[in-house]
Amino acid sequence: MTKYSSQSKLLAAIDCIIFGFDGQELKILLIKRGFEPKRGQWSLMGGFIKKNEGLEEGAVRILNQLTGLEGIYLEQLYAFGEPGRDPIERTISVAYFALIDIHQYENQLSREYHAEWFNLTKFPRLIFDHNNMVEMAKEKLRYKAGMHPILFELLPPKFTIPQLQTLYEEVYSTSFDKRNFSRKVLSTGLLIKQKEKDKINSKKGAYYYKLDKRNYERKFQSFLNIIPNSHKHW
Amino acid sequence: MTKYSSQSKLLAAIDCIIFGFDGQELKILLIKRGFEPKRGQWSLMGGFIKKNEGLEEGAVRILNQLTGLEGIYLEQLYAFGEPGRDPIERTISVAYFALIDIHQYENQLSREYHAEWFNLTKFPRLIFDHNNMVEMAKEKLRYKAGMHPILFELLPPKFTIPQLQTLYEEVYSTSFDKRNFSRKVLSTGLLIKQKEKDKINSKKGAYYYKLDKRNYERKFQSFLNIIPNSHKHW
DNA sequence: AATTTAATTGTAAAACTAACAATTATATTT
DNA sequence: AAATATAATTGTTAGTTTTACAATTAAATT
Repeated sequence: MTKYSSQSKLLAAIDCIIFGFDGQELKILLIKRGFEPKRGQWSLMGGFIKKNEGLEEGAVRILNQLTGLEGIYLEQLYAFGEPGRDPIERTISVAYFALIDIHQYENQLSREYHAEWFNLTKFPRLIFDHNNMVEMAKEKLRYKAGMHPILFELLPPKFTIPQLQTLYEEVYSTSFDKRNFSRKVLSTGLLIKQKEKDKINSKKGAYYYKLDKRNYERKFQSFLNIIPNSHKHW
Repeated sequence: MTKYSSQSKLLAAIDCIIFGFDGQELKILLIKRGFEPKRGQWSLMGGFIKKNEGLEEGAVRILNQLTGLEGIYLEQLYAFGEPGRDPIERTISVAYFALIDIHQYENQLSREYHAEWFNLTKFPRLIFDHNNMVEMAKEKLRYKAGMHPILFELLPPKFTIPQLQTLYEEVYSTSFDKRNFSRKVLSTGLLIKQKEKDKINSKKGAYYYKLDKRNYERKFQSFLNIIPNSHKHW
């Protein structure tokens, strides 16, 4: 069988926007680019798709290579393909975004690639169109997190309601009423109360909760409406 | 500056899932593929990205070339890149979905490509992973249409409430209460009542409405909640 | 024992959603 | 001209959800 010989070929890359939460702040993971062009400048995790590799497969590989991370939440964001986006060669980049609990993977982060966490509200200028990618990822995170329980991916297996609220408040850059927030998240039926308390962050201590895995899968697609209407500024 | 010489290149294509509404049924536009492989089999509108062309730009071009359509709603759906998805050569396809009012563009459809409208519930087996693409597009259409007013793109500039309801019922394969539906869509403030009636579809005639363009842009991102919770089966 | 800090719990008004049927306008038929 | 048929239009009420708002509790520290 003959090939599509008259068509022009190009490179396909993956870039990953990795969101992390440390209990206080929402952050993104950036690296200092290790090769030309723009060597030494801040960049998203990225790499080229290999000959016999699917897109998601490539994203998983790159994430693992550069950070050591495995088995984490990953979702396709968007395909970026403006002709001039990489000045060296025509490259289409498919962006993925990932969510992780920073502490859980703290030691696992490969040191060799100089990966660093940055606060989402003040991080450096990135190469190419990566700032644009981050912007889009932030929007999608906000959009999705208001309706589907994805933010749990940013927390440890056991977490408290106040921790959960802090996370939501970080993501939406606002603050919610404690009573209403707690009622809402408990009414989803996604949380299982534990017997132990977190005694680190307060004197009284806050009960730990775990995700109810069964309900989580089942209810993932239902709409949760966590964010009060008055806070939806988009 | 040296190129990324060690990386393998591949082809980039665009495929378009074109949804249309004729006042009764929700349909998709398919063509008989005009070149090998799989010549003569049903396929989505598609083509390869050119050397100096962006992704959306390519989608617009391909849509125009194969159908004559211009200025229609277009949105990126997903990037498909499994290694074997095109048996001839490694090709990544970025899928877009489009929404049009079938009657408005009836005569504009290029005859030469044998484009045909198919009912969304019974259309032929498609080449490659195109059936998968359509499935994903249907899901996204349902997801988005429940919250954002995109279905208006499938209607003529003047339409009636019963027509709008028929469209929603087609998209969700269900039926809604007339009184509640009309109250909901009117309460969005997106519709402007016209003085004329549509006298074709009923004896009494139904008032025409137009989209309020100003409000449409402003409220596009707000959540409309058109679909009653009891109808959300996903 | 008093103080401090943060977690936990409750209530009532307002807004929204959903279930349900009668009336109206017009063309067609008798 | 009256009766009939068809589909559009309109309203009410009960139930549910959302929001605004403050007092109480548990534990460590002083």
